[in-house]
Amino acid sequence: MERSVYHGVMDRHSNPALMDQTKLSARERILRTAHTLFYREGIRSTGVDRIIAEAGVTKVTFYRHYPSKNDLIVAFLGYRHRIWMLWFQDALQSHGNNLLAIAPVLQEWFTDPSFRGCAFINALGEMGGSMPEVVHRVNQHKAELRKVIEGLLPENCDREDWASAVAMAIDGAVIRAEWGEPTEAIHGFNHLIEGVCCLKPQT
Amino acid sequence: MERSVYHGVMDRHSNPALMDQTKLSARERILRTAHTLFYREGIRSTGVDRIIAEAGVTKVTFYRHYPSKNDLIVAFLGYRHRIWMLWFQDALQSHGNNLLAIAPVLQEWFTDPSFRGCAFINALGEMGGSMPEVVHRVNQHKAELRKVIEGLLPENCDREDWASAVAMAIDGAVIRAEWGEPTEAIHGFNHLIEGVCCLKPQT
DNA sequence: CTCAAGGTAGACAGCCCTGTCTACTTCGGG
DNA sequence: CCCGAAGTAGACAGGGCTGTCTACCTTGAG
Repeated sequence: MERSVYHGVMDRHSNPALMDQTKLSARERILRTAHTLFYREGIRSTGVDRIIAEAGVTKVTFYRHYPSKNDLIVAFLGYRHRIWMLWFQDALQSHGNNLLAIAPVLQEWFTDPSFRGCAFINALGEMGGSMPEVVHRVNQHKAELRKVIEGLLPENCDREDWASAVAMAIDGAVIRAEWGEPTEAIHGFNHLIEGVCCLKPQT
Repeated sequence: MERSVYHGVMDRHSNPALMDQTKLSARERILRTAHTLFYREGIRSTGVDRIIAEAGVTKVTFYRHYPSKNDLIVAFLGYRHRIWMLWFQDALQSHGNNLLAIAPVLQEWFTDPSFRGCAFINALGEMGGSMPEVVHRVNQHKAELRKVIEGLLPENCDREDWASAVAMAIDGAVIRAEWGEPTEAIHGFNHLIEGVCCLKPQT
């Protein structure tokens, strides 16, 4: 199972200096470093100095690409959205691309050593009150996630309604896994999903 | 409906100086002020200076009662747990104290103007990585919540399993309400709950 | 009365944070 | 060849943060 949440982007250099990406542009190195640190340690508690040091760039270069930390936060959410959605859809495909595929995909996510919950939910709790742009990005992300789930549902039911409910169950499971109970999270998710109309898809 | 999430503690002085509690001890004023600010604006972004100013105490008094900000954070979670559980159980009672009571109770919570999500989920995202004590408190809170939900379920089913699933659905709904869709949150919650065994309780 | 507990007012040390600035280097396209 | 884009190194300003300190006041129980 070589697939990773980061689909090959940063799964090979977790804690070491992560500097073997010298061929990447400074802008890209900053963004990826910010992604790693923001996701793992939180946005507010990660100073730009640290990102600058670990990305191996200087302050001038940093501020040339991202005039303020807020710009970097927004870019981080955009980047996270892109790589997570790609990973998610890819993982769904490899499990049959139907409603029953969600549980194993979540399982895979929750048991990844770098799992730290949903970056968007975390960002919402941390910055939602002070950065409306963050709330907007969370909305976009969750809306697209619902669209993907709709595609897994059979046609003979109110897909929009059910996709919305399933997405909520996923968020509940993510929260639960975040405080250290991934097994119970999957278990509970399956319980909730059992009630979804036409569980056994005909497609 | 005079009940509030704060059950009379702080519902009558939202943004004004909230100083008509001069008869309370300094310790209590600090704790309540911290609760208001930590919940509304986040823990990390609320400085002790601000709590000290709004509680109307001095630094010496503050540090006499809470030797460090971390002590106050832990006390905040304990306080939040107590008042929220009391409110929750009271609200359940007034809606019939069965499984069907949860949705209107959540509705009441989500539409409260001061609603900003679950304080424990937010604290987890913000401090979980750096303060294990926070993770522990989240566990305690959610475990007790599950116990309460178990009490709403009929006896002819695996109450522990279902309570766990229902609690997850609640968390999913809370997250959804937090980014501004309380109506959809309740709607989705009801969808998920429909599948719970023996929906119509016999008690 | 006395004294300790708890309160007031506010200066200050030391740290980390964001963001700016000067001065120098490397390199590729016109 | 030359010039501009992008990079390097690191000092520095200004602010907010936690936590300490001195000095004085109030009140109630023994």
